Formats: sequence, structure tokens, C-alpha cells
Amino acid sequence: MTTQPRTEKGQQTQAKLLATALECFATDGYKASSMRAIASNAGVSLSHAYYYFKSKEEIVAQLLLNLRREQYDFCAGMLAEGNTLEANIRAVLDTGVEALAPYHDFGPAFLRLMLARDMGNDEISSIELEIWEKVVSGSRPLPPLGIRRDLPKFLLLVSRQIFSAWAFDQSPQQRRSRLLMKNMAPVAAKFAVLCRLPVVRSLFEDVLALMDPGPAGIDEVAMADPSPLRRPKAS
Amino acid sequence: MTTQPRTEKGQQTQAKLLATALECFATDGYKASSMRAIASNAGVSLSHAYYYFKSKEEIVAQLLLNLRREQYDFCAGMLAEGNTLEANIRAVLDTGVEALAPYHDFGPAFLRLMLARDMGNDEISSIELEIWEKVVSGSRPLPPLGIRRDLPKFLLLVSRQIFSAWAFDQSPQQRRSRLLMKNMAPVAAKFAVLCRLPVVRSLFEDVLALMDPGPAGIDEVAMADPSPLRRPKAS
DNA sequence: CCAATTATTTGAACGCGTTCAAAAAAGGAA
DNA sequence: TTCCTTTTTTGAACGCGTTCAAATAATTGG
Repeated sequence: MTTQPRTEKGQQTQAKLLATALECFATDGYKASSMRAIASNAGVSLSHAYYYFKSKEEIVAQLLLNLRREQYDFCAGMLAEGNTLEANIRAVLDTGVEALAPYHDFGPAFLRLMLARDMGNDEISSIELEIWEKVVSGSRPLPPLGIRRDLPKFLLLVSRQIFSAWAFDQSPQQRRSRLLMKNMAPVAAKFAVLCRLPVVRSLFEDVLALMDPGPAGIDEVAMADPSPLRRPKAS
Repeated sequence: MTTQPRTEKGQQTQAKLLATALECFATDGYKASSMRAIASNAGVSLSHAYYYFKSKEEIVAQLLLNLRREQYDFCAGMLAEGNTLEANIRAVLDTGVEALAPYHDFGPAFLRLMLARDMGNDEISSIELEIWEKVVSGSRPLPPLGIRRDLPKFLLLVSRQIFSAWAFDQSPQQRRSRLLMKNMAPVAAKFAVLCRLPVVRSLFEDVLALMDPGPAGIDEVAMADPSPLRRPKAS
């Protein structure tokens, strides 16, 4: 949200907007739910919706953030019980997809925002990372020391890809990607061992490098969407 | 294109629109290049641009298709020389990123379209698949018979992920993702062997299942963006 | 209490992608 | 030529996400 509500009525208005947006998305899908319709259904003017949310996408981001927070609270207990790494991975994938399931049919444009954010900077990413850290640190036996530190980041990245596949999965009940999740857990757990092989290990590190911020943090400004730099030959 | 030009002047107009769009994208980025600006610079009216391209995205798709065609012609020779699987993979990844490099700075919105298409149906996907089939069938020694048939599909999927990482890579010269490509080739080649392990093999098959079309092809119609189905609880 | 500051709310506007009915131009058959 | 069909081209409009200056309401300090 662009402006945090500073009065109680403000918070009510913001909450009402969020709830109304959710209704609209559920009824008409993401794209067909216009800001005008959301604002109108919430009983406020169009421009006022932009007082609390600086864009339509930010409404989505807020909804997804709430979802992750719920999942975090729900998972925290299970991950501290000393189960295997594989079991912990499954637990997070399962609860994650359960939380997101109602949003699946909001349309591709909705869930595309899950993947599109520049990783690692925003609040939702840090919550996800915390979850995966608990997955690793709470597992028994602990994974090899060499990758224990970086494994959470890696699992975050892999889970993003899986949820992306799930988001676009059109098979009934997302059967395909759910199967993928089920089989992903044991493979990821065994991957920890494979990381002893130099080839796999170097790949592991390159994948991780993708998550780090750009050159000294200068690029956050420069990566705004209109970015004219080079000019290719016509084809 | 929504309408194929049926006269010579029509083809000229369409080509002029494509070339002008490319210029605009290179100068101002994708988002900042409005259809009005493109049409105006091409010397036609706004609505006329929609006679040959049914959307702005379709202009991008056409540019990318031309690019893949060039890459296909360029690669075909190298892939028939009987090099190793690893070498062939590298060749395709390298020529692919070389072809796409000038488009990298058009903005994230531009290259997002590469990943967003529903895989396997459109013309650009079938060209990509043809390339990966040549990668496999032209490699010596040939990969194990058990996965030889499905390996091209798998490589297509993996390469999509890699190019997606590259598209969003903000490190200078996309250093990170290029390194990832370099290390990907030997791992993918060795992966063929690992597929003998049942765990890896089942994952391989689930990943492949993601690429097949939905239930009996009915869903292509139903997956249009406004898709209201369920209604989640408010949060 | 009144004024000053801050928070909320609005209406009007802008540029965008896209659509559509209809005008203009081109081609072919008589 | 004239008429008819097909192809190309246009101008005007619609709804969208977003912005902004200005109006209203709430809060605070004297």
C-alpha cells in the first residue's frame, strides 16, 4: 500500500477494498475486475482506491502476502518436530498449494505476479525464505554442512518454479503439477547428496547467484520498465 | 498476424510496421512504445496496425518468431556434425542467447511473453522443439534409448527456464545466467544417465506431463483470461 | 473556541490497448 | 466503361489503469 491508514476508519476502508477486490476477482477473474468496479463495490471513488494501493497489482500482492503469513503461522509448528528434510519439503509445498488453490482460477494474469517480482527484496519473499530456512534447520538428520546455509535459498527458487508450473496448470485439479510436487520432495532431498559432485555443485551455485541483488544495488533504479539501451538490427 | 496481406503493398505495410516497432522498442523500450507511436512512425493510422496484428503482443511474437527462424537456420548445420550431446546443448543455448541479446533491454514486459505462451501449440514452440530434436538425434554417442524420445521436450522446458532467468537477469552482460548456461550443458548431459534412478526418472516424467495439452483439448477454449470458477474465503 | 496541520476523499482528465462501422482503393467480370 | 466483390485504410469511440489538483473531514495545538 502506498499510504498506511493512520486512522481507524482508514483501516476499515482499506480492509473493505481488499475484501471487495477478492470478491470481484473470485466472481469475474482478475482481468475483468476493473478498479472502477472494485472501488464502486467498496463504496469509494476510483481515485481513492489508489490512496491505499498504488496499483492494481499491489492489491494482488497484499492478498498474496496475507496468504503467505497464514501459511507461515500454520507451518511453523510442523517444521519444528524434527521430521526428515523430505517430509518438511512436502509439508510446505502441500500447505502452500492448499492456501493458493482458491486463487488458481482468478486467471493466469493474477498468479503471474507471484513469479514476476524481483526476488529477494520484498516482504513476501522474505517470509517465504524464512519458511524454507525452518524447513532446513528443523529437519533431522540435518543436510550436509556444505550446503546447509544455501539450501533454503535454493529450495525457494525451486518452489517458485513449481508454483509457476502449478499456476498455469490447466489439468483438472492441477493434477499434473501436484504430482510434480509430490515427486519433487524426495528428489530435492537426495539432491543434497548429489551436490558433492563438482558438476552439480557448480550448477547449484550458479542458480543461487541468480537470486542475489545486482551490481552493488545500483540496478534497482535502472531496471524500471522503459529501459532503452541498445538497438538491434532489423530482421 | 490477424490478416495475412493479400497484395504486395500489404506485405510492405506489414513489414514496415514490424521494422518500425523494432526501432521503437529499441529506442524507448516495450512499454513506452505505444501502438499510436508505432503506427504513426510507420505512416499508417492506429487502427490499421490492428489489421495486420491483432494485438501489441502479437508484434512481439512475430519478432521473436523471426528470430527463432534465423537461429534455426544457423544451428541446423552445427547440430548434424556428430558432436556430443553436451556440445550440442551449448551450441543451441549460445546461439539462442546471442540472437536474443539485443532484445534484453527492451524491458521485462517484452521477454515475459517468451515464457507466458501456453507451450506446445504455437509456431514458435514447434520450431524450438525441432531444434532440440536435432540436438538429441544429431549427438554422438546417442543418449540412452529409454529417454531419447522425450529428451527434446525436456530440454525445451529446461531451456525455457534458463532463458527466463536470463531475461530477468540484471547483472552486467547477464553474467550470472550466462554462467548458468555454461554449466547447464554438462549437467543436462549427465542427467540422461541419472534418469536410470527411479526417483529422478519419475520426476522427469512429471515434468514432461506439464507440457502435454490439457484434458482432451477442451481446455484451450476455457482457459481464456477471465475465468471465474470458485470463490475463496476473504482473508 | 479557532486556526493550522494532517488525513481522507473526490471529479476530471490523460494516454493507453483495442474495437467497429464505414470510407477509400484495388481488381475482376460484363 | 460500369458494376460488384474483396482488400486496405481510416476516424471516432469505449473502457481500462493511473495521476493530480483541489475539496472535505479529522486531528492537534494555542
